[in-house]
Amino acid sequence: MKDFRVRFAPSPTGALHIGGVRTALYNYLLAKKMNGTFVLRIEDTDQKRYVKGAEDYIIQALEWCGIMPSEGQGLGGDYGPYRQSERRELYQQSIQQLIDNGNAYYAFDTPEELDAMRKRLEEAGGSVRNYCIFTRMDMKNSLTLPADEVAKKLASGEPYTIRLKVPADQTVVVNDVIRGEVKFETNTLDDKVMMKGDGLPTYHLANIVDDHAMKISHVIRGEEWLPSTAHHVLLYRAFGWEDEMPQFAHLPLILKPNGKGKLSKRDGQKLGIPVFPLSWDSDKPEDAFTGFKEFGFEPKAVINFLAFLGWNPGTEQEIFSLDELAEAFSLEKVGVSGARFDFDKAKWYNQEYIKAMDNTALAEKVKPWLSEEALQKGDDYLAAVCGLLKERVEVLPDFKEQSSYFFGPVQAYDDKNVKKRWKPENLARFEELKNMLAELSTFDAATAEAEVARFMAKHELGNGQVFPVLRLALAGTMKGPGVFEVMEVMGKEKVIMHFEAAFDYFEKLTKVS
RNA sequence: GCUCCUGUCGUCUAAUGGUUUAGGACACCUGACUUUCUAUCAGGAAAUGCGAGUUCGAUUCUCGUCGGGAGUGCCA
Repeated sequence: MKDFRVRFAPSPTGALHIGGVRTALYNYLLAKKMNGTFVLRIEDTDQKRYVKGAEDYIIQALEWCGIMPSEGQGLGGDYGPYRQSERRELYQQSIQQLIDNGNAYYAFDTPEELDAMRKRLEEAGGSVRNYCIFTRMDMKNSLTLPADEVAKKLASGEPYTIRLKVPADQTVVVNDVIRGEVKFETNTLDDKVMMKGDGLPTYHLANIVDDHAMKISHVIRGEEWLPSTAHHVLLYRAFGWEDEMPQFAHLPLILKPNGKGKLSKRDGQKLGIPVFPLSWDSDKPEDAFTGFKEFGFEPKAVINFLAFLGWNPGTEQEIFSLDELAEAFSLEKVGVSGARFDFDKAKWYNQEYIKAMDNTALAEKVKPWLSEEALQKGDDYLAAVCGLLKERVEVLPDFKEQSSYFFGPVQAYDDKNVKKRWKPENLARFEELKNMLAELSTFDAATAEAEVARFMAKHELGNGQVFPVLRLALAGTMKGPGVFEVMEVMGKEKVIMHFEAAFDYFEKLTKVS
């Protein structure tokens, strides 16, 4: 039995998209379940698109998500180096092998000539529009040019690419774990470039060579790779590695929240939702993105959410830890059609994780969003506030918005409701209540409530005449936790201070208008 | 254009050739609880794209059709 080895092979061309994170997650889960190895390989063969910092970002993102590979770039292992830019020799040898056994050929066509060819074919209106079995003999390559001219061109340093010579009249059958048999006719396949003019391999070549060299047993990747998998099978054959070919599994795409097409980074900006795990900074504002982390998401919630985008355990359980996911996960249960990104569901997951969190731990998580003033109130106080608010919070920054009155004066009062609730006779009465509360020796929710009840009985007041006023005075808003719970957490002194400021304001507001 | 993938509530999905009034979750609506907002609980509305065929019976299998997606680069 072959060792179970999977890999995540991103390109360092920018921030790691949430779709990539899900691919990594599924690989991680399977490796864990199968007691296998999860490898990280950096596919940096496109020097034009290389972005500095992207590799670090990828590693940080995987780390934040808690789905780090155990072998690969930055992690060590027996199959390195794990950056493709450092494996050029291997690719050179491999491509030479293909040239030697007649499965690849040199092509000297310039980009302009290729454009012209495509344009010509398109105008001709036929179904063939690329460099392939039907057109290769019309082009400038080692199949059409005399051997001595080819040798001369190579010797002269004229730029060239090396293309795969796709065989004619064959049917390639890809056995996809998720989709079953997928068939391709080689006559419809193009002669893909394997080696670029700059001497670096394309994805196709490097990927196959590396997966083979790194003894990858299962290739789990996005559906966008399915159409080129025929070429990959052809490559395994050309190398004589077909017996060791990994199993393929193509994951459904993640689609836009609404509208057409797959999720893109632009959707994040347009809709104000995160589509990256971590923020990505850029000088250009259009290239800077806010991540799930900075949006106030818990990594566990993001993972839970992502796992369910295209996969389902078949039970009614919705909340899964990483270990539970690894236990329950299987490729057979991965869906086949695209999954729409649903931000509401992501927020729901986050709320579930926040609610389940211990108050002290939650307070730690919330700290980055709080003011210096709030932090100075101490961890216990913070934890108590978190405990009161956590049921009405979806993402961490919600705490900041909803908790300010616990840490300082009320920022803004709900004037509309103040006018509705504050009557001319209120001042005297509530001053009296304030004084009653001020004299309490123990100040907790129960005693405060009892005292307020005494006050209401004395003046024959109903809940509706008292509670909204208290809430307004304490929080400035009609929303929030129970007033007595708020009082207990705030403590007597702060409650009195809030009352004084509020009654003053209420008077002024109702007098002038 | 060509190639490949795909089509169950608005969304993510479950299920099975008949045991299904097609199940769950998010979102939505109603009610209960509560001083409010949440949370919670109880309800509600909501789907097998369409057309043939196979079959005693199809949402499930086949074909067609229409729709959605991806690929079609000296990007990955």
